[in-house]
Amino acid sequence: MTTKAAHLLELECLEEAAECLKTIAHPHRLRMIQMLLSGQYTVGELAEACEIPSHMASEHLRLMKRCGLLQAERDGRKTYYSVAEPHLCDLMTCIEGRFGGD
Amino acid sequence: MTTKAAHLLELECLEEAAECLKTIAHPHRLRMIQMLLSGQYTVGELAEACEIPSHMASEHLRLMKRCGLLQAERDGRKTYYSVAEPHLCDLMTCIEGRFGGD
DNA sequence: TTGACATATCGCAATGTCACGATGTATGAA
DNA sequence: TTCATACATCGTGACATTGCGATATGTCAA
Repeated sequence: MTTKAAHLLELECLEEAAECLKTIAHPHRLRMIQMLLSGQYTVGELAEACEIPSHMASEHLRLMKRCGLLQAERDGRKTYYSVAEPHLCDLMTCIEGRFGGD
Repeated sequence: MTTKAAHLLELECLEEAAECLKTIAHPHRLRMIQMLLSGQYTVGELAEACEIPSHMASEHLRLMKRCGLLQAERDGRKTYYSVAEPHLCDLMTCIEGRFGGD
């Protein structure tokens, strides 16, 4: 009957996807991701760009690192974050196409 | 393209994008979107596919309609929902590419 | 060592989201 | 009309998220 359903993702996958999207769905986190797609930045740099205190940026970055979107590398007192999930680039392109170009 | 690849979206746009992503970031809603990308369905059909009561499906659909992702068309007692935002297809392709293959 | 800096974590209150039952509103059939 | 169907909305309690101050950890320089 519902042969269209053949290509549907399992609910389990959708839950994982929803978890990831929920993590991305925040203006400051989107801004951070946009910056990190062009290179690595420190917590302080990302915080300044978002105009939020660094300890809040740190918390956002922790959440995105937890679900595999970002990775962190420590260098002395500074922590450099960078993109760990290559699909983030495509996803951001989609978002920019919808909310930036029209 | 002529514009710089690293150009950032305004925070205002990012807030709108985050709002939209937050709406999508739910397993049942993702399932509904996946179905609706292949045609229109009634509230009852979508509810059955998600194995949830129809009044909960109705609520999910209302939220997605509110932010312009879906549209509704009434036919007698039934309400057919369909995709209103063409970018949803690209977005879903991204999600399937990330979460469908692993 | 002390002190400043960069980042991380804790605790809490405000807010938001979710599922759920109950109720409301149309529509069509009997 | 009465009734069942299909959908929409309301109210509530449980739970998660957010922002923010306070605090903790780790690093470097003097």
